[in-house]
Amino acid sequence: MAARIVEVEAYLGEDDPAAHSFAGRTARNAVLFGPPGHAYVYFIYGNHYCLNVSCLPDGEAGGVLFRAAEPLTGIDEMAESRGMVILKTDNDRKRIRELRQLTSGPGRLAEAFGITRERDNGSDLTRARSGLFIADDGYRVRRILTTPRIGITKAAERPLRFVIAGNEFVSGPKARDPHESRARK
DNA sequence: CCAGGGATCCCCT
DNA sequence: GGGGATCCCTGGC
Repeated sequence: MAARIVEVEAYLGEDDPAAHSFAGRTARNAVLFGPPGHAYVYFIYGNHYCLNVSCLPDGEAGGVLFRAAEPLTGIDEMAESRGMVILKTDNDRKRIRELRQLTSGPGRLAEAFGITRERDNGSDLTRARSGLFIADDGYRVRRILTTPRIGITKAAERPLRFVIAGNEFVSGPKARDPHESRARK
């Protein structure tokens, strides 16, 4: 299964009050302080896992949270992991609404891919044999929007969330490009 | 369509 | 002992 990353947030390590690494290295956040390109998976609100990738050189904390993705292949498998059944429909609107439920939001995205801390924390996302990895399929983004990060209380105003402009799979009810939603009748 | 609240548990203070 | 980088369902308009 594969999905295109359409929404991420940056967390700036020990300079960022919203980052898990702000208070220094602990057992939980150790991966963030390690070499770049590795999965940092944490458990949140008693229910959900979220996936990050470490981004700075060994010894320096910092990471990127994957908040939403666009399903590309293995959609039935994602649906099963999410406890959903994808209905057959010719209605594009309905189909997109269903696919959004699979991977739009960090907890949903992790669940669709079966990501857990136990299984995936620390794995190398730059190598295909890891089972979970990041790849370039040649897709090129036209425009990226920058906004404040979602769901945090500290440093909430910093513009560190990045989304593909106009992409239908960005998280949140009013996340779509206003121009596009207005074009619907 | 939007706002509000409950679920639920790991980790650090 | 309490907060948290979320999700889902309900109820109101």
